[in-house]
Amino acid sequence: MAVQLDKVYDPKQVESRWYEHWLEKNYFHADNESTKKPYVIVIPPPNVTGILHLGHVLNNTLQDILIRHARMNGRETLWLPGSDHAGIATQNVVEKNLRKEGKSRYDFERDDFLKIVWKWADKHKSIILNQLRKIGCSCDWERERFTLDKGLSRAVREVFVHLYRKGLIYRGRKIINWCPVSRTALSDEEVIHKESQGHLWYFKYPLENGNGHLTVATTRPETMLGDTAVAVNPKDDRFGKLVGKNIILPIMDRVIPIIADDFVDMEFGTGAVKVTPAHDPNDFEIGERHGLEKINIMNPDATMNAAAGPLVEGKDRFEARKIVVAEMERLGLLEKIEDYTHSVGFSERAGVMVEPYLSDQWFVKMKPLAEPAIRVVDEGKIRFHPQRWVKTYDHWMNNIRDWCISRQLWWGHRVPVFYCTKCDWHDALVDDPEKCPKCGGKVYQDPDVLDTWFSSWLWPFSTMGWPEQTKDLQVFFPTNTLVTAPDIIFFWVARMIMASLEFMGDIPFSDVYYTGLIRDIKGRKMSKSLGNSPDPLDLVEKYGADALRYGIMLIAPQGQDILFSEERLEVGRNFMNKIWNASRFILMNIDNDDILEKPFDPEDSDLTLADKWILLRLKHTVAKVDKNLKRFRFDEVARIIYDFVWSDFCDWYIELIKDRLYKKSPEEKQTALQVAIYTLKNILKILHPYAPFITEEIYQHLKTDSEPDIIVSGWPKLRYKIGHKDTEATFKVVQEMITALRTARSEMNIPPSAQLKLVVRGNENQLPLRLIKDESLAEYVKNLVRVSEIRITKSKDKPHPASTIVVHGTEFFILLEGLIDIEAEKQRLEKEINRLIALVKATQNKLMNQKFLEKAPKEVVNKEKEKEQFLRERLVKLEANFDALS
RNA sequence: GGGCGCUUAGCUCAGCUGGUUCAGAGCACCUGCCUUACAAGCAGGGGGUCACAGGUUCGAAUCCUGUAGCGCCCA
Repeated sequence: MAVQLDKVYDPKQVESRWYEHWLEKNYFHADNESTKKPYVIVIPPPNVTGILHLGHVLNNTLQDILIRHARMNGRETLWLPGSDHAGIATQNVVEKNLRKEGKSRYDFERDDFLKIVWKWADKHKSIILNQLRKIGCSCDWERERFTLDKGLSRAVREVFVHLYRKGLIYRGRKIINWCPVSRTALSDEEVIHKESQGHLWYFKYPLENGNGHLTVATTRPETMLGDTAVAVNPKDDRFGKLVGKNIILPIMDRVIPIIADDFVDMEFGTGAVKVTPAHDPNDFEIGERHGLEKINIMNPDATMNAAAGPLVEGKDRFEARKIVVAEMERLGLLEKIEDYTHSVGFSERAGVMVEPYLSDQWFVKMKPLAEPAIRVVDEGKIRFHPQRWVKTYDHWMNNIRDWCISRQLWWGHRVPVFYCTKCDWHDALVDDPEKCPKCGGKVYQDPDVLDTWFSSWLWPFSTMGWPEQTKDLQVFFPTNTLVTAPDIIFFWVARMIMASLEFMGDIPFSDVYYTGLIRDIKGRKMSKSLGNSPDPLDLVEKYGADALRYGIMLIAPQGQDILFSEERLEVGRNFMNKIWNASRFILMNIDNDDILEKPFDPEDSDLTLADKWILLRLKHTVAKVDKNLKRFRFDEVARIIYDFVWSDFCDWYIELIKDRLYKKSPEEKQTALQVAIYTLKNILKILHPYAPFITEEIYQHLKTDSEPDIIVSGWPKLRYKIGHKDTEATFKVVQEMITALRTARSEMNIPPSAQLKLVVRGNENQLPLRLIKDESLAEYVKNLVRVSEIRITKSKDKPHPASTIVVHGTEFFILLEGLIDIEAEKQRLEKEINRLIALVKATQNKLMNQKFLEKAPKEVVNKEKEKEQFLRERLVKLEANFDALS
């Protein structure tokens, strides 16, 4: 019986209901005993720092589309969800909250502090995972993982020990990036370089022998307190004599040598540079080469220590800078100050200037891991979409540097290295030792934790149980597709490839899809401080999850940033409402549910031109959707479906069948309805990955009891052969006739309510005339243009008064008694005539071009000739009619 | 400094392999409609020297080179 839907689609009543249903039916769960071919995605685990933002909506919608599409295609799909402990970020947030209460982590025992972080992490983990459910993600929740889970922690330890034994993990005393706020080392990737407006200070350093001084330039005056040499380029004639002499370092009164080193840039400053091996990575290298002393003048919080001297001890680095400059000026050793723009590193998370800092850290030797990883991408075993990211990847991989993995934090995986309190024994171990295996003394564990990415890089296999040889690994690894943002190509993608090759002996995934970055409509990055980052749940509330998903897909081109604004979601919402109402219309017209049970075979039915046309359009639309999904063109797919549904199905097909539904015989009505239902069901299926909720809701009204829910229904594979090769072109002519008549109506200011009388003149070899002779097609014209009567004439005389339209050679006269507006008609004709003259001229020019005729392919030339004739015929007719008016 | 990308209608963007009345869509705008699915809608309309300059070609928004502007990444 006819189902009544609400006039406006209300997602709230629908979404949570179906999500529950899918969960109950266990559709999201992947069975590792299944014989179906698997399709697997592991989620890029969101940080438990906060809540999801629009980037996550984009990213996870894409994954859900891939998963749902694969599921409908009969694959055993696994979308493995989880979250990331995000060491620095999470600890930072928690410490920030503590600071509001006037506390720091050092007010707690390590374990007590960790309890607070766990509480935060658990809370946000559940918020985030719930958000994913709200937007419809069909993750296998039974397999949810967290990077600090027992199994994953075990994997981290195995990996550490393995690499340690292999000599790929080592402890080293090097200059690393130090974040004074988090008081931890950072990897190179966690430092963001920004151009900063600074100064270049020129300091005079007196020579030991009293014969004047040498001027050095520096951007960081405070570090001079740790200078242990002055260096010049050996090729620099200006300083040749001075090399080997000594300088007395001002303020510190330390005697330091003048050395020669190739690294020194003769163009920079005076050509002589101060060397501070403990506070600059380049100076460190120079120091190594020349055996210089490395004097650390800073505390971990970036205040100056005793080695910096009494003048600045205990002062912050920036204050120390002022003091040093003032002191140098007082001593008469400040030569000048210049403005200077240079690149300064900031901590990604804390946002403060990082300090190049000498300390003992754990490193991974990357070169040996990188080599095979470069190969699998270059050989195309792993494909990047868009492909250009391969270049970025290669560049980074070929210039890879050792990875600093230790962090002086508490939140994370503890470095699994143990030391003896009594002897010099130490080792990396998978299981905690009880006592020193060498002397039996007490042991303690390294207090540092590991970089979060040191667990994330194992994610594709640690989540499936590695190091155990699990069934899941056997069945679901390697995974298929990774969807991620390009800003973590080094942090994560590259490292996952390295880790998988090293530990699994296989690639982690075969395709990587890089999303764009979501920005606001002005192109600015989304940020909390700008207030331009909407909460996805608010958007779901306002527009519905389907509209949000679909809307974002529509505005997210491959490989480009996405400019987001709420208005742009309205397209999505309107589209959902359109589908809803088209469905509502069809359901309204079903007065007997038997029609839903009756099988429908396009090849074996009595179809009209319009029926064949929409079914062919449907078939082609599905083909285009398939093709573009394969190419990861998600925006294109959204557009293809949109155009088909709105323009073809709603604007034309549904309008055309109204007459059959209302007025014709039950048989005619039945066929029209069957075609409409068939088309709609397939529309719902191809739209399901994009808009899972509304499609399931509507589909339930259309499917038979024996048919499965849409989420597990078969993806359309349309193979029917109907019509002939010109079916679509023929229908297009019908559309052209109708549109041309409508345009004329409108331009002639004919009231919409007025029923027109039409006279048609043409000959039998013109398609429009033949079509209009077909009663059912004439009926289309009557209904869609509001024509009450169509008469075909052979008379040479044009009816008077009338407006003229020419479609493919056939003349259509709209009789205008009472409605005539000669001026409007003249203007209308003149406009069209001018347009045609221009077109004819352009075509003629081409055809008069001898070279074109010689060199262009025959089909193109013929087409051009046909075009010319066709345009000319039309022009002649319109001109004759124009003349008849005056 | 090196690499990558972008520049098409007022705005946001399509336009794949050079050729269909190739210059399109959505939003915004204008006109007219509450036509028994939908005013979150229907019908119609105006609007662009495809950043600029060269080149290849019978033919360029599309391919090549250069220039400018914007953005991102790396050093």
